[in-house]
Amino acid sequence: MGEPPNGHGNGHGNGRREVTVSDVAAAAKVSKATAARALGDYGAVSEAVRDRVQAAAEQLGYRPNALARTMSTGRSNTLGIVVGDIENPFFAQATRGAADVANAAGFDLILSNSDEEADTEQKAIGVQLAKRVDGLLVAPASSVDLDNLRTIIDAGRPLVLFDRAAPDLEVDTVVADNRRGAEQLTGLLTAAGHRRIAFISTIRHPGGFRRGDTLGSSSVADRVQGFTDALEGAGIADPESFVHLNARQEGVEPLARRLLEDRDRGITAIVASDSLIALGVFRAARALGRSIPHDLSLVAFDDADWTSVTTPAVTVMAQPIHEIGAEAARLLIRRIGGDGGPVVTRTLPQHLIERDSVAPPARR
Amino acid sequence: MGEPPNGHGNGHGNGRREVTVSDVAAAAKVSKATAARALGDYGAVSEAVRDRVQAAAEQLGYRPNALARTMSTGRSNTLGIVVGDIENPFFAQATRGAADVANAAGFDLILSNSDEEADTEQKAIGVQLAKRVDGLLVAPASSVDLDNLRTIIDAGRPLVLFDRAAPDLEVDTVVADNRRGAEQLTGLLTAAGHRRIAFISTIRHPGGFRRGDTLGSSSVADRVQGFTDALEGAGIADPESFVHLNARQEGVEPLARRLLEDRDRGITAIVASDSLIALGVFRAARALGRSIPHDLSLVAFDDADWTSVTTPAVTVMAQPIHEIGAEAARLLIRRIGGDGGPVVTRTLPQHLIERDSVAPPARR
DNA sequence: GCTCTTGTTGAGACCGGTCTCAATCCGGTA
DNA sequence: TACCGGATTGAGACCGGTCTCAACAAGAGC
Repeated sequence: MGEPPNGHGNGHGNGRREVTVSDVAAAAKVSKATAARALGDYGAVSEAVRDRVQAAAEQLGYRPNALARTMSTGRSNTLGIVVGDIENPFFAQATRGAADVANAAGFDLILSNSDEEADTEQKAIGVQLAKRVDGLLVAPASSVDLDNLRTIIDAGRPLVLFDRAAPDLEVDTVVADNRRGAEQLTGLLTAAGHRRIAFISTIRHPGGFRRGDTLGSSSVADRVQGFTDALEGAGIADPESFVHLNARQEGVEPLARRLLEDRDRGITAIVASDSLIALGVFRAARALGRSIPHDLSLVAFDDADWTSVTTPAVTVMAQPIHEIGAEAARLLIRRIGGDGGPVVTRTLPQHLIERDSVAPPARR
Repeated sequence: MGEPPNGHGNGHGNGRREVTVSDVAAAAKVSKATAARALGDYGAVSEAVRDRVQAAAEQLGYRPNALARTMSTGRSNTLGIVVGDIENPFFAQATRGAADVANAAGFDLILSNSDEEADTEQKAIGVQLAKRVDGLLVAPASSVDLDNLRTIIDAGRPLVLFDRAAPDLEVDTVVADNRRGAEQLTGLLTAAGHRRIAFISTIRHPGGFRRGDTLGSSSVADRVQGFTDALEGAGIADPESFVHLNARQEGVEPLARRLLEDRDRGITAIVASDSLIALGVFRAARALGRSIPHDLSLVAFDDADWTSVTTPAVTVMAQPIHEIGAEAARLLIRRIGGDGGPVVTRTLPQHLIERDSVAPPARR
């Protein structure tokens, strides 16, 4: 048939075939095995032959096929990372931390967004597994529904969780000390005299929050815990009633607005579970003509870069986000390296940055 | 030897071997070829056999090896994306746009950061190529030094550039209309009466900027062009002297500070080439006790979410960032699909969002 | 009844590497 | 001179899929 010579259907659109070890071997007049040794830098090859092979490779523009290598070695030197949304600065930063550690160790990252959706996450994990990543870094959409994560473990792939834990799963985890962070942040507010403080998170949770409820994300659960503990410690009754979830559904700005306009509730301070929420609150306050911190005190998680530049600058609980990603990658790579030691959980400290968004409540 | 049965050295740490088509075939008592057909959903298989095979696969927990598939088909269903820094919100957003389009078309993304460094970029591209991505999305570290990009083209891989063009290369490109954007933004300032306006970018450029200089990034080059055109149009002499590059070296806050403190220069307005720079300027102004917009007018590229929440809110030129990434991915996938049409360059419009950071210059 | 077509199946090559194993070559040694 | 051990090299299996091709079966048409 009039096919292009040597092409048998595959190849990549353009007629050119990739140059392979065999081609190089032929050009250097050695066997494929020897050429492979010279190129892959393993086994023993004489100086002369190595040079000859490398020259031939150079000459032909040889470019190793990492996939073929993976096929025979079983190592892909690729990590999978699945985050909620790479546009979220938290995940972007954590991903960068992971990427830096991964690169330094010779790994690449396949990135997937779960949109905090179990189905999407499942699909992403499926693909990563199919592509034979050496291990996965996951910020799980759920700390409770463990099916997706178990898929990974069943497939025998190392797994490290970050940002959120899955207490019922035996797996390495890197989180921040959210409970303590929330407690401190809230303490600042109660110390300033606030008694009616709202906590806002975008996490989905059917119905209102009640004591004992299990939240989908362990990090939010921990924050809620720290928050309610702090309120309780300050002698405030029914702390759970101050917890507002599902903010994404309503939109955080509308929710904040509703809260602020509710005279009966009389909210005088807000704890924002992340910097995006803080932004929404800021907008709501501005729209309502409430001044921060005089009419409303605001504290938030994450030292987003803009928080220092608003008027007033906002008091935040900074998380070592970059390090969370980096440490997760370190743990994962260690496991991939064959470390069979006991499962570890790293709880990294957060630190408070006090700025100007907290003041005593205005008297009504 | 006392090796684990059936294992011959590879495998993944745990003893378990992956289950393959052959295993499934054996279990379903058909040939490997037939099992593959039933599982891969290609060729013709009888209803009965298909069911039998699928049941066996289910039973054994078969999970296809995408790498093996790639080996024979030549398609990896993976795109490479190399950005300056995923932590930069611009790149995070563009990446998300690309990821969405890619996923919808059945592709994944391998992510690399170039740190705007030619060497790092080169390495990243090398790895992506080795992993046989079907195509690459690159925000090139340089629009001028084309070696890295040529590597890709020489390897016969489809390539799409985004955010920055490489005019001397025949390659699909998606950029924003930076020149017009800069002209408009600057025009706002001159119209308000400013005559001494600084443009700040972090791009590296040896020595001071002079007319006719070729900048490493086409997008910055275009902005500079629009900026100087606007100044010229306003009858301002020596527009090039108002262009400040290399802001990363000195740090943008220190640079902005130096500029603002320089009485001879008498800068009354600043055009920030991205939102990170705007942030630095904001900090510098605050540190110096200059009030925006009375003592200093500020405009910036990118409608970063915080720009609406500062006091004053900042006037920005918004870019369709998400769409830049998405469109780039669309073009790339089309090429991968075999479209051999002429090279296209998409120039997406930017749009102005006027807020409160511009006012007439204070009289001195 | 016989050829033709269509549908289904199996055998085996192939993708591009790695790796095992045996063969060969070499100088050094008894 | 014959033998030994280490260094080099080549042949070929293997990884887990896809795909081509030939064999075979059954129903259609004459």
